[in-house]
Amino acid sequence: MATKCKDYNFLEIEPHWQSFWDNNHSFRAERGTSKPKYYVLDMFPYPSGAGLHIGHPEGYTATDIVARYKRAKGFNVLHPMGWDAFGLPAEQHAVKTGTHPASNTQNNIVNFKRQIKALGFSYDWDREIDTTDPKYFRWTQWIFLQLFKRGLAYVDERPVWWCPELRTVLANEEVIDGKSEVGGFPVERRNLRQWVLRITAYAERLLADLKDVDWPDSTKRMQEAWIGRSEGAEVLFDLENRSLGQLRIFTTRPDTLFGCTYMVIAPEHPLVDALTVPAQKAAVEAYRKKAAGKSDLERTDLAKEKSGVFSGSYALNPVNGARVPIWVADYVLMGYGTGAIMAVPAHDERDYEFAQQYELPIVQVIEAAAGETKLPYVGDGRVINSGTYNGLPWPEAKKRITSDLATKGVGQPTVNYKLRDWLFSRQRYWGEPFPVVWVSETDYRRVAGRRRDDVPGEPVTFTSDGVTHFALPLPAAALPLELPDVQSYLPSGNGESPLANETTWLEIWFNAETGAAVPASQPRPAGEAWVRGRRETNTMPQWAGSCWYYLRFTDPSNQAAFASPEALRYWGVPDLYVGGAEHAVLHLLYARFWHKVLFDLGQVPQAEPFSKLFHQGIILGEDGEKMSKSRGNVVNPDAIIASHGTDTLRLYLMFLGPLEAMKPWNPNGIEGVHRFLQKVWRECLDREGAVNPKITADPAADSAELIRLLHETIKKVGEDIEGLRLNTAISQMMIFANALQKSPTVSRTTVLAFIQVLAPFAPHITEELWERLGQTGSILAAPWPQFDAAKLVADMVKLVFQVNGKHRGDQQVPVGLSEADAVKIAYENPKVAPFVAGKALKRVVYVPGRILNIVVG
RNA sequence: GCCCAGGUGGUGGAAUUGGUAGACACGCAGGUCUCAGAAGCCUGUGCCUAACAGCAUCCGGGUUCGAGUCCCGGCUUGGGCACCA
Repeated sequence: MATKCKDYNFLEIEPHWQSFWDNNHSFRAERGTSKPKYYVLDMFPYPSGAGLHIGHPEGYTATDIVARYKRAKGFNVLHPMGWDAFGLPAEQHAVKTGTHPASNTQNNIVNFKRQIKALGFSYDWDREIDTTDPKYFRWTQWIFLQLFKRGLAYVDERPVWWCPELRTVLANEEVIDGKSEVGGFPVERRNLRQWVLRITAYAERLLADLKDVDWPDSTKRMQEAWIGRSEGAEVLFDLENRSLGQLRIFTTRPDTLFGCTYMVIAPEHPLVDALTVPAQKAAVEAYRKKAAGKSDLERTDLAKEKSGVFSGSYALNPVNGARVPIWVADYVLMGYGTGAIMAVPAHDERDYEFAQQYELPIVQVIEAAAGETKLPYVGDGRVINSGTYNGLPWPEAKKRITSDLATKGVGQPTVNYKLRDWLFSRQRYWGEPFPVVWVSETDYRRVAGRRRDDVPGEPVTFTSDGVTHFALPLPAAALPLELPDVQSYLPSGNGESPLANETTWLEIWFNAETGAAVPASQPRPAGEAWVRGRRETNTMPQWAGSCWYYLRFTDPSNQAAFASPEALRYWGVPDLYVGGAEHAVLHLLYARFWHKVLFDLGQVPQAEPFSKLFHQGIILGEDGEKMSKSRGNVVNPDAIIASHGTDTLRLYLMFLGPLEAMKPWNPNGIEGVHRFLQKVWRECLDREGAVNPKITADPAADSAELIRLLHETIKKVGEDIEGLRLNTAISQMMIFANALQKSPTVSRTTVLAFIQVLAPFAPHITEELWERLGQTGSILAAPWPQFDAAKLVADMVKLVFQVNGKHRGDQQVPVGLSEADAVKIAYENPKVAPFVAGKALKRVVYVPGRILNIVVG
């Protein structure tokens, strides 16, 4: 039932249709249908206390238009929404107020949901998910257990930001210029026990499979760069002091081995002490201390100035036996390759700079083709000063030298990646607890055997104070492992999360077979399977929940699995995934990694999670700056909905410019699209709200031109939605509305078809008009109008005349005009004639229906 | 420093494979309706011209009958990476 309002009262119309959709579950994805599926997904938001930002509805409107269009095209559409609700702000709020982060999070979700619903998006709210819901994170923990048993999770000491004043670990974004964001206290790097996921084991596939996905090139390139594959060789250099063995280095340029004039090892390299001669001991120690004091940031910040110190030792070049000095310098990183390099200053900028500074020799071994002599030279060329390899193009020399080294057993081809293993733990309360209990080695040996399928081949351990602890997973049946209520959300102070203070939760008797637990303060229950354990106090990072949520949407309430095989087979992965480019690397890489692990386990049928990806651009403030509270240029969607309605807001967000572009918010333009909707309303209904008398049942009421324009509009809007060119689709509808206004009469079918193509963009007003124009039932049920290609062709076309490439006029001409006739018409055209009169015709370029260029001399 | 994407009227932006630059809007000006206003409607609106012409897509070259679009060099804005050997 439509409303009864006389004029375009969006404040009445919009809530009316929103509750209509709600009550009818209009957007519920169907089950057991023979329709083809279409899965369109938004990156789900973190429900912040600030509420919805204008950037959220931008992407959501685009996907909503696609979802509504695809439904009209006969697809069974899955268009879900949920909450990435673990996160730091809720925890900080809890620390401040003492209230449980869950309650704050739920309040924020309620607010977010209200705002999103007010925008009229066609989400299937029956499938809403929340990453903090134990029914959800049960499966996040379950997937972690799969990684764990495959040996893809381990524990290691890793440097994290530590603030001594706040006695807590800080995230990168909480550290600003070496100070804590809160309070401005100094922070330092401290090694703490961390869970790490072995994403590097998937580096090659994460790189290779990028070719199979339809993603923006820039995003693919970013991931490629992040993975950072490079091919080269590891080479063994004998040490002059034979008792020390050999030094292993990685190089991408084995062809420049003859140009190696010194070696560099990282200050953290295990051989530093052994290689340092007594005379250099003090200098090396001082240097190493200085390097350790620098944060990563400082180390890179000070990149302009190279520094290092001579160890006093020498290595022997395997290709020519040359004696090469070994330096210690922090421009070589322990974390990449072998932490040691051969320096070839003639052909590497960093080595060149270092050699200049410490007056080390420089030997050129690649000759530029075109007499280029400036060093360092990193371009193409042939090998010189390299014995029997002289004269070879360098890629050829690289192959030969690498294989010759391999033959002699002093080298092998190697591939290295910049990608590091993923630091997967946080010293926080508000995250998924790890379903792991630490037990003694004896207990582990005793019980792990009965859980052979659940534990990795190599036990996960860590050692502290001389005691080695062994990680025993909870059985899957014991999940979820929920967060205990805590007295205080303040960090424990020793680098562990607030969970470390919850003794009854933490220190337990653990039944290794059932996962049952009782506090360790109580007597040990009877039975073989009970062991003394301590729970893991770390929690998972926010990425965990977002790594697989798109799978849960296919079957969100399943209790027996993260999703059923049938749901995964039918819905598969999203056909379209839309979200900000700020997630180009981390979220999208982590999710791909988890997906591939699940694929290897036979849990999902596809190797890639997001076949087609699109990034919406950022909407800037009116002043062209990023929107921020402090600048006071934030646009609140609620205010626009109140003043102009959500149909106007949706339309305007799309009309602002290309979806992918970064664009400033322009408050004036919103009137334009609002007027357009009012015009559409007026063309359909008169001042009393009755059908506009110009609309008749007679198909002949439409001019040929209006019919042609209608079909052009149906075609263009459909194509533009498919290509996410929503701004030009709206332009086309405006053109049609202008023509509609100028038509003295129009057929009802034409108006209805137009209302239908507008419906995905402005769903409320079109529902209203659909019914007011006499249709029964929702416009949602109407199939997308077909355009008739025959209606698109005109008999006459405008032909543009050029003389010597300059525009000199145009004229309507019949379609299929011959070149000779076209030239004749042009010569007779009064605008063209003066420019060709009395001149010799040299050439004619004729593009029928488009252009005629007459070249005269 | 390296990689990527942009730069078009007063403004947001349009322009198949190279084929009318400025669609559609905003703004502005004039008109119409009105007692008056608002809304709506009509006309105009890149620059320079009285007009014809001329000049115009960041700048400079080039290819072409024809370049916003292709090539070379530069400037500039935004994003990413940053001693990864």
